[in-house]
Amino acid sequence: MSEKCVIRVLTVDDHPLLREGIAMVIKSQPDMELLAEGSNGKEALELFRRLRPDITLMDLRLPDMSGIDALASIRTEFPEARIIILTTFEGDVEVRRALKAGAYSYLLKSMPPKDLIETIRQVHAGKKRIPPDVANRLAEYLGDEALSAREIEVLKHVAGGNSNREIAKLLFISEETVKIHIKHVMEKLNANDRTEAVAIAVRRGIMQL
Amino acid sequence: MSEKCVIRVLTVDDHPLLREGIAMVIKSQPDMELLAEGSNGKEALELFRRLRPDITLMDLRLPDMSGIDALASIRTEFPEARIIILTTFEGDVEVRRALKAGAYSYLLKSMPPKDLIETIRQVHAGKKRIPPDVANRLAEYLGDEALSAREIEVLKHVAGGNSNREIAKLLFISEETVKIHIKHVMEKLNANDRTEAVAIAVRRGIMQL
DNA sequence: CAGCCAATAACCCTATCGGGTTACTCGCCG
DNA sequence: CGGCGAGTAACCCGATAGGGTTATTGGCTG
Repeated sequence: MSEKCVIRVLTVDDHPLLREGIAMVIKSQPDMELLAEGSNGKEALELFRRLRPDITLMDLRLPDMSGIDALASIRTEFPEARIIILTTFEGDVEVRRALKAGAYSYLLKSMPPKDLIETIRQVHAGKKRIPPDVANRLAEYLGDEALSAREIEVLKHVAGGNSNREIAKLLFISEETVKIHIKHVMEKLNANDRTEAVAIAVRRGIMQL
Repeated sequence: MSEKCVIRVLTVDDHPLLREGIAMVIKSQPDMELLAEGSNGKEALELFRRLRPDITLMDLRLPDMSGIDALASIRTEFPEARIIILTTFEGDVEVRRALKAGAYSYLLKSMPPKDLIETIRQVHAGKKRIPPDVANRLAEYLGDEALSAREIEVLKHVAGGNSNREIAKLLFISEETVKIHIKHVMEKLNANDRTEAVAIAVRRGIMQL
């Protein structure tokens, strides 16, 4: 494990302080090298094209686009890209989407640094790794159906304080159809009413406020 | 500005990676010294008692208690304590409570490191500093009345998908009283219905899900 | 100590929500 | 090419939400 197999790392996160911390952790490892740091999705893609890092650490919340979109862009252009999501966010739906988009791991920022370097090594060796706490959260909702795009759209209007009639007008559909969508949302999320549906959707990362 | 006036700093945050980043930034300044790092509220109090730092950087989300409670504990024991809140959270209510509890500044983790050291110097000189983005968010809701403890309690049950009748039973009060509380909450938050009230309360940091 | 505010409670009334049922039309997948 | 799921829509109906009004109590404050 000498100089010939140095792991070249790219970090993408809009928190400079955290990037600094990651940089220190990477630099403390003789077999790892920090190639560059990006602070948004556009930079992420440009830096990846130019540097072709072995490992990319990416936050989900970026100023210009979702980390998942950035992840997907990179993966369509470079299917062999090994990207690790590193975020504070814990909703199961975000995790699922990240993995579906090709992420090799999903780490929380609260995790100890040694787990980070451990995961970087594992992913570099071609393995996918999900830490136990994230895996547990995933398992909690394993059987649940995902909401359709239309259902999420309706739910966002519900969160905005719109009545069924108002939502109907906004979406150019009948009030009855709105009610059906909300009914399905409540069933899928196991919510007692529209309010709990919104609360659960936010908690699970299906929508933001 | 030589060795006789070194600024001694304590950091309290449950994200090791971020603490690492803060440590690097502090160490890069010749006139600053990182005394210790804590990862929860209990440690914060113990470390403060033992070390009496000039400046304490504290996160709001800690594993054992709210950073505001930790802040208040320290400030009642050491009224001269100069504490800077450093967090990702942006709800105006959290900011207000932190300042009321005696915080000297309220910084977001997304801010550039030089602003952090700048603020540490300002606070050490006895000034209070609120960055423009945080100040703007505060100003947005300047005239708004705060929710009472009881109103927040009711609202949390609303977010949990409980009907007015169920909330009444849970809190041993009449359904009419529950309705009045919710009515007041909606007025104070400018919400159209209970669902939007919950959404706004979460957005503004009045409650978590 | 007078007054105000938070919390409590009851009554009435209408709009809205949410449940059950049935049905049509796409587009997709085997 | 037949079925199946998503989106659309209509009807009925009981339960709930939310608006208006009035009133009592207890604690804090000027």
